[in-house]
Amino acid sequence: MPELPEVLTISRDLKKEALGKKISKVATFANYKLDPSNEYFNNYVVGSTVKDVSNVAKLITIKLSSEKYIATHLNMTGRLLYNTEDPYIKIRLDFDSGDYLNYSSVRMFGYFEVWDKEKLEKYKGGYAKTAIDKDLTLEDFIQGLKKRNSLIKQNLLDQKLVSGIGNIYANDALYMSKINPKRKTHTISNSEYKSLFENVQKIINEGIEHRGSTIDRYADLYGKPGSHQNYFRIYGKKNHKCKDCGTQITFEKVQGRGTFYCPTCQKENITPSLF
DNA sequence: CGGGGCTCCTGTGCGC
DNA sequence: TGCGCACAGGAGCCCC
Repeated sequence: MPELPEVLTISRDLKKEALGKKISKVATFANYKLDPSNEYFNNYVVGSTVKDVSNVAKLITIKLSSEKYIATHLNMTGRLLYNTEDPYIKIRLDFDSGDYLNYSSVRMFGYFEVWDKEKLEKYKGGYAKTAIDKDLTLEDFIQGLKKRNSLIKQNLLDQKLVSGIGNIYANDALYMSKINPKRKTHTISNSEYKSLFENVQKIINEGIEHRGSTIDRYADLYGKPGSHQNYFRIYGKKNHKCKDCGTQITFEKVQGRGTFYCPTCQKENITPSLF
């Protein structure tokens, strides 16, 4: 569900709310099983204080005074809710301030677990810098993508190359840069990559400004929707015409993911230009 | 290791 | 109107 803008909206608010607060109680609902165990939560979560809230790619991490980390991936339908309820709460953490944090999940794809530092470091090692990381260079971006012999859209979604981009922002960034989602990565010129790199960052920063995109279930820490869905360039616009050229927008599955593009502006077969 | 395909699960919305 | 079948923001795993 959430891509980087949604993850950052939630993790930044959670840091503001929970930093320094002590967790007094953990409860589960709907027979939800804690991972690794109830005992582990009792030993390392209950009685601990929140030291930091951050993220690794789309994973939200809560550093505890016990030196363990709550690692939660919301995946498609998860939510973190502060002093807020919904019908799908699986885990509730109570703070001694009287405030509480709920973990909610509909499709049960995500998780809310306690990890030690070693496990978190290992996870970090498997993921790339986020698309808006100041240390991510255009060269990193191009080299990572070019070494793959597969479609650009699929690789934009690969969190091991660049992290934080999901299906919505990938569709919009490719449209903005006029790159067909089905082009192979090595057919894309450096100037096209430069444009794509800039537009990926632009679209993610816009998403952050708008506190995320709410299509269906995404809500922020307070249960409120984001507004970036009102600014989509092409995602979800199946029956619309391209704003630039008037062509009917194409919708099809690419590697199993819903994909929107303008067949005129985002040409599939392009002779690589010289640069 | 890269690539493709399948799968986890529930709710919703569309088409027949 | 009602039912059944896609389809959904993600990513891990397995097989070639």
